[in-house]
Amino acid sequence: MNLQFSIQPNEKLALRNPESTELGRKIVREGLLLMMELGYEHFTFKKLAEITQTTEASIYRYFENKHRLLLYFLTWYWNLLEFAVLTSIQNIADPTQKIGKVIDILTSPLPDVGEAAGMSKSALQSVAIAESSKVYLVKEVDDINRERLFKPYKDLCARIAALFTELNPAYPYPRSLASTLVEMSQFQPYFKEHLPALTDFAEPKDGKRIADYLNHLVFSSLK
Amino acid sequence: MNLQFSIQPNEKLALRNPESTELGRKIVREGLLLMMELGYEHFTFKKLAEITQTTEASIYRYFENKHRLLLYFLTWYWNLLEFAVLTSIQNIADPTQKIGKVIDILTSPLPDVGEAAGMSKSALQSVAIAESSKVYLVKEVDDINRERLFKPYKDLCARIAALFTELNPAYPYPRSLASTLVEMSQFQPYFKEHLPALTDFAEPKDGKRIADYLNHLVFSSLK
DNA sequence: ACAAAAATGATAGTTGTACTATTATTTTTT
DNA sequence: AAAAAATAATAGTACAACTATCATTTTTGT
Repeated sequence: MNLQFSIQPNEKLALRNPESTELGRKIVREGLLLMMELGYEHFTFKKLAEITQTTEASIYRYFENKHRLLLYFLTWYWNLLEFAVLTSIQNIADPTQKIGKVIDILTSPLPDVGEAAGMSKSALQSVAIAESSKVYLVKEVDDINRERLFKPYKDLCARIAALFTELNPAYPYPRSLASTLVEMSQFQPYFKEHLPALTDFAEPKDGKRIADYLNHLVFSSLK
Repeated sequence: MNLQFSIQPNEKLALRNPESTELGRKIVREGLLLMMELGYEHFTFKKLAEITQTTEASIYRYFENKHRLLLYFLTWYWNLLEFAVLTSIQNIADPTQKIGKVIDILTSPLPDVGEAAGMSKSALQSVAIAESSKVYLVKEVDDINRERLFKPYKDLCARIAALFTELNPAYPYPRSLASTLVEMSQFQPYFKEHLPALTDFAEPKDGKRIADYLNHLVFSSLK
């Protein structure tokens, strides 16, 4: 029953596998919290070195730069999400139910299964919501893509797209709908918190939930 | 018939109105092209100063920093979009047709109506696609929002949301659907170009178009 | 248990970004 | 033509994003 979930890290992600040493684990554990606290732009390796009682140079031995560190966090996040999706639907036969479950997972705190190299699951989710776009909205996107570093994100979307096709094989846009779903499961909570005019989820609980919106969106399309 | 469309610039956007001087216009005109070429991260005021044959200090007299300059570009973009939406639907009565027209506008090159302080419309669109998220996915989002600097984006979404409500007054998520539509009209072309696995719009023309996807998405929901 | 190898710490230095300040010169306004 | 405003030229600061060197500590293989 203990489903072992080990990501085979693309070795281009990190210069040295941070999971293999105490310092490496400290860097990613504390680095994640610091990036959540400061935001990607204000986060620096120097500040992280102070917190982890190490030096900038030591951090650079693990990660080429902070963009790679962000990518490392997101790789974990995407892998954990895909894992959560897979395990949660494994005993469900009905595709409608499976998709509902996926939306549930996308809009809930990450389930506490699997290890994440000591990193906080909720911090991973916060960083994913606020920073994930920055990992591919860069000039270097094609180079990074060539290194296969977006594979975990693509795999997650492909997995979800396959469920859409299972429910409705004639639906013509399963992959776009999957990327829309994943992106919006991050943007809508962000908008809800910071730019509520862009959503319908005003704080005084009016019963509307993001999950309901996404369910409506997806199932309307697949109908 | 010449609908004058002048944005009343929030004076917090720029320190000095760049439209009012030759140098100001040059800064935004060349700055836009340079930001498109280099991407937001690699764009600097120093490089822009070289190109415009001026000094860093002079540019800083117009814009506090490059984030404000990006916001300036996007403000124009959002205003131009809203203007295009308004003019294109003004003679249409049928809400279904209006929404179709809006999706058309969101997925086509910006129509060449209105002036944009000498800035290239296609460059505005490119920058909007690749960089717009970076304007609100920052720690300072709440401060910027308090200055009303996201109003043009909210107005655009509100306008679109109103059309959704017009078509189906019972639809519970008009604003989220509007922000989803606007965001996806930018993300899907970006994905199509850089991460095509996340879309269904493979280059060898298979007839599927982003506009068709968005139409299907929106009208399914509003059905 | 010991030598070799690897990782880390301490330190320093480079380049570039993101600004701010000062003063002289040019341009615009009245 | 004088006053005011904008710009150019120049300089300088703080900090980000690295790279390099070498001594020390820790780990690993035998």
